[in-house]
Amino acid sequence: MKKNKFKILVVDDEPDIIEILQFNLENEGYQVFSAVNGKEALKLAEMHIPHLIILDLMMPVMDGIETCERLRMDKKFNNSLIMFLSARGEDYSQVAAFESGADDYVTKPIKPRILNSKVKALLRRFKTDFGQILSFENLIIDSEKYIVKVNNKSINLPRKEFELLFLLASKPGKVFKRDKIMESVWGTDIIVGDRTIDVHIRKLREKLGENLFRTIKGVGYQFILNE
Amino acid sequence: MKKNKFKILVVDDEPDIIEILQFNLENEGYQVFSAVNGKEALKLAEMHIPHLIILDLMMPVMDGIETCERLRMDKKFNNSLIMFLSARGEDYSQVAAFESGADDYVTKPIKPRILNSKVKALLRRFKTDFGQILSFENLIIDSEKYIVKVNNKSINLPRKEFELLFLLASKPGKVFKRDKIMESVWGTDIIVGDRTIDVHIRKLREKLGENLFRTIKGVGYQFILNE
DNA sequence: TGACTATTTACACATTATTTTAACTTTGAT
DNA sequence: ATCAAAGTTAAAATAATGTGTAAATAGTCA
Repeated sequence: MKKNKFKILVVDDEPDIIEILQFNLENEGYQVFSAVNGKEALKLAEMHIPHLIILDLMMPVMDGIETCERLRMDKKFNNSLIMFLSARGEDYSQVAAFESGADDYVTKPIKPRILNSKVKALLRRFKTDFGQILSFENLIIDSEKYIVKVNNKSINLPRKEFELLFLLASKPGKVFKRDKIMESVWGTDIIVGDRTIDVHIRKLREKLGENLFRTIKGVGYQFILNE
Repeated sequence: MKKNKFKILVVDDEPDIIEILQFNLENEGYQVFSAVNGKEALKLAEMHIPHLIILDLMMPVMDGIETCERLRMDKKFNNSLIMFLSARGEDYSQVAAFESGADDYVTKPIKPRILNSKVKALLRRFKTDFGQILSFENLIIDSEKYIVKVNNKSINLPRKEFELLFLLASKPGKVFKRDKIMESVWGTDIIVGDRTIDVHIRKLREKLGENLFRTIKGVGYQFILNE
């Protein structure tokens, strides 16, 4: 089961750096993968399509610039952000990094707090520009494309249904009270009958499966995963 | 005269800095505006809705952070990038900058080449540049020459139709909400009727094929490839 | 400038998808 | 067992978009 977390791939040949980064980023709630060289990085990137790739500039086998260039050649990674990490502050390498398609460039030594806020800023911008994607085992909710995929089959949901689903799925396990659902999907002005929410839930259950939504009688609804 | 270039607003209380930046950025082909304090900046930003705003951190009257916060409160600037410029490298101010909604942070002294490549990287990632060529399997959109080719036959599209197509095609799959389409094709000032977008979509469908554009009722339109 | 053309927008109405209602049934906590 | 809350269904109401045509506007060139 996956969460609605951003995926970050960290690539560095020094295990210490990887460890620091991994610890930090996981602490911030990201899903982190790591590789020790460019070649391995490409393989992992292929697998996970990370939202952000943090690349060390100097690495054995394949350096950061080349890795970046290769990634940028592949359309799959068009939307992946790339951040360079470098001990060298030389201008030319920074310029080269950006020219190879990087989105950001950070010099070592790493200052965790700063790095975190940079990563956050990058992803924040990314999120608003590309909409948010919630992905679970066999359910993907893509608010940019406005589609829902169940077992890789895309399903078209009308607006209200989509919004309701998106709301519930944004915090799996959380119980949303009826009035809160009302407020955030319908707004405060319009008033609709009591059964409206139920009907929409019904539709969602029909389309996505009965067991995805649990009713908490007298309270509200809950989006549940597995089991 | 350069083409539809990005608009950049430079805000700094030191005229020297403004001059350097302005010279550099104009040299790169951007349209540059400048202000000497936050207050003035807000006014100018309001007028031009810049793609990028470069803010000095420390300024009289209203400092960078406050300016940034105010900008971020206004929906109009949701899509404007904000880059801080600061003599101070202290961690806390950098973190504060990002928290106030900044997208990047650069420390003085300014190195023109690096700054240029950063600016370029930022705009490349987050803004679609009019002046590029989008090419798909049997559709080529050349926004420099204003030409659209379908199966190698070029079609002449009127301006509005072209801009609408270009917008949608700039992110295939992405759903563009009607108000966003309105904003970026028609602008914020002029007001046109509700059916105007539909009519243009229809024209595009007539000329390029029905199945290229998907309607998401209640939301907007989407440019789709195959299927 | 005026006449002509192309483009853009308006409008009224048709068509459709979505949302809500309403009447009825079932469920589950007390 | 009771009864308020939730489930179910189909039909009704509403809202959003599509369409044809006409009007307005902008652009061009003699």
